[in-house]
Amino acid sequence: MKYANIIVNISHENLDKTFQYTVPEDMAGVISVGDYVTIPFGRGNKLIKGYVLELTDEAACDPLRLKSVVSIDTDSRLVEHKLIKLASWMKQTYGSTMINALKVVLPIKKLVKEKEEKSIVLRLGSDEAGERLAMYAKKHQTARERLLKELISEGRLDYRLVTAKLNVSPATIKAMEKQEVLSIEKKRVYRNAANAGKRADAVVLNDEQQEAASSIINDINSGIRKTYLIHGITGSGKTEVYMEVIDAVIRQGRQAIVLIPEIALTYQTVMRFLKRFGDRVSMMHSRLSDGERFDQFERARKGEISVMIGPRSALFTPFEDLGLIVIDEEHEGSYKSDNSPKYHARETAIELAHLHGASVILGSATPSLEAYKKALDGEYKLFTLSKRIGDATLPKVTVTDLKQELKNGNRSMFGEELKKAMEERLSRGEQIMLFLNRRGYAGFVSCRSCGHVIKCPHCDVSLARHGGRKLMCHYCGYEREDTNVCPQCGSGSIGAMRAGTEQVEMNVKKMFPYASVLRMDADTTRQKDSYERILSAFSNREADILIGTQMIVKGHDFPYVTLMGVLIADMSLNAGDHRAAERTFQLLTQAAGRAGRADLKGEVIIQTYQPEHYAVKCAAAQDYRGFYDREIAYRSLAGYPPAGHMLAVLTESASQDDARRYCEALAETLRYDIIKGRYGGGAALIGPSDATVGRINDIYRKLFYLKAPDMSVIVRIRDAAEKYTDEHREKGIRVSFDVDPLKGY
DNA sequence: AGCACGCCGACT
DNA sequence: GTCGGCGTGCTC
Repeated sequence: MKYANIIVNISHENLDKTFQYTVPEDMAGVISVGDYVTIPFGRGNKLIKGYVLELTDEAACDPLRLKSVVSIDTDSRLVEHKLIKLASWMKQTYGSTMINALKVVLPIKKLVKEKEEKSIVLRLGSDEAGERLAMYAKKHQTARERLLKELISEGRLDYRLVTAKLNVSPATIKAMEKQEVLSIEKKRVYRNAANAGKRADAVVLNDEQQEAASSIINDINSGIRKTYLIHGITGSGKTEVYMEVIDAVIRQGRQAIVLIPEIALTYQTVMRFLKRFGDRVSMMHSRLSDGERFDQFERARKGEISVMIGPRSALFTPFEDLGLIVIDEEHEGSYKSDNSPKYHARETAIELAHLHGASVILGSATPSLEAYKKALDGEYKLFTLSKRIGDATLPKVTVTDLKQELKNGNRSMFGEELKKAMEERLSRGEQIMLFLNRRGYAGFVSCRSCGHVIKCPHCDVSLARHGGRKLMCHYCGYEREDTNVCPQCGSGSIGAMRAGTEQVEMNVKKMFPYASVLRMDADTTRQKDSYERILSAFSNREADILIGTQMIVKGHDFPYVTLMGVLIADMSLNAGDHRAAERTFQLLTQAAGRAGRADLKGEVIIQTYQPEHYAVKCAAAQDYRGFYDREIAYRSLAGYPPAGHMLAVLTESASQDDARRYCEALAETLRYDIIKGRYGGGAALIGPSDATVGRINDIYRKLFYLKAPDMSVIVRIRDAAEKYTDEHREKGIRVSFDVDPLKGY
């Protein structure tokens, strides 16, 4: 007898598990994992839909209790089949529950929500309703009274809200519907995403671009499926190559997914694709509502579109016959998911492409070490684009040693060279960008007399002054009034350290009072659209100087910017994790690529306390290979990815003691088995210790890391750790895993 | 989510 | 005692 483990297609936490059914004889040869099936469910044996997750020959419980699968829905089985296989791979690779993996991959929740947006409407006039209300009160029908009262004041209520917040059960609502007090309305709303534009002709590619494009297209046409890495300097026209290949794939009747980091997903970028492929293109972004997102997926499923552009999550667009996945700016950190399963879109895309028989193109000016290593190892095919289109020349890069400036008595944040260069541009009416390569954590508040720092009462971080007179926690959102008096020593010399962009702005205004300045950071982009507004204002030359963090160096072109100043390049270098040098190199290289694109020659000035550091030196020389060689040597020596693999194990609990005890016990168990050689060679456990931020929102965080040369060892250790946490389940304690983490914890 | 079971207060 | 509403728990 065959059995099928099925996840029920209903969105509710209580149903977050599989149910086992028997497979009828005549279906046994046909049914497969990923199938969409009809099954009887619940006491009334109501027929509902579900997905087959697993097929076994043994029953997990008493076979007499099991019901039988009714039928297989052959309609959408191909796509779902692949996506469920992908979810299973993600569970296997990154460690999460199957349910969580499925939730990422299949829009089940949204499916239900979109199909039935139920609301409750009052059917009585105010007099009648009043009478009815009095009657309920008299009869002590408290739930009905509660609901009716609310209905009288609101007229219409959301069904989910009523059951959740008002605590009125469906039985009660049904009874009231029978009494004709109210009616339940189901509405179905479909929205159209903005799509327009006339098709533009293909552009002429230069020889490097042509070589890459036709080589990939040749492979595709002759049935070869590979992963390609396009290493192209900023402005070398990677997008044109993508479009050329996408065009070829569409001509074959297949579809393509283009992943773009959220931050670069701007109107400009999408317009280029719209112009080339017209209404066959659709886009997704995080601002899209669940309904809109679901509609985009539906259009893909129905074959109405051929290209989907979007961030990480666009990877799960249900295309029937996916032919190509493009990942632009492949090195970006946003391709790694923050919550379980902590999947990386690059690896997941390659797996998905494998399932579809599709090709993958990775593109970057500063490829991740992971991708470049695989390219050098021959696993990916490498193309290098070294020419800028339109004959734009590379900018001149200078490095200023801030230690030297200090010795010369210059204590400001602007070295002599940068100051002079800025004066020059301003007098010529050219634009300047100033880049502070650290996220917008504007100054924390500290006392100059006793050194006391005002911290968040719930997290182990200092509060930051926000806008006017508020102090805020960046982790939990806690807010309090600003203060002029130190709570520790009572002195009045307490104030915000203005290390962020705000201080840069102040200094610039002091130095160049006549220049107009725009600032872009987490503070100024809080309101919606302000991001685009600031960028377009600067693009229209409404300001001379733009000051900002990461956001200003990613993906935007400003033709009149001829000077890019990096104020303190070390800021991202001292982050303390093994990827700090890589991130710094990427940021500096990107920043350098921003200056001087068309006919105006650009200049870049990098200020740093560590001018001899290879990340700074290689970025200044635009020498990717030089950086790669140095960095991979360091990673190999230390066993860091991609030379080896890592696993971060984070234990969280509201009780500090519980967190520590549990984390240590788990670490000890694993360490013991590692010494015994149970997982295979070369594994090492580092820690446990407090996480970098030891407490967030009153939850304590303990941490340890594992390193091993082989991924298979890491996977085995993670499985063992998962088994341990399963067997030693304690409420209030959460353990999570991150394979090859991109950030520290 | 939706259905049934069992508890508890109201009333012939 | 019975009737009917309301919360709770279970669904292979």
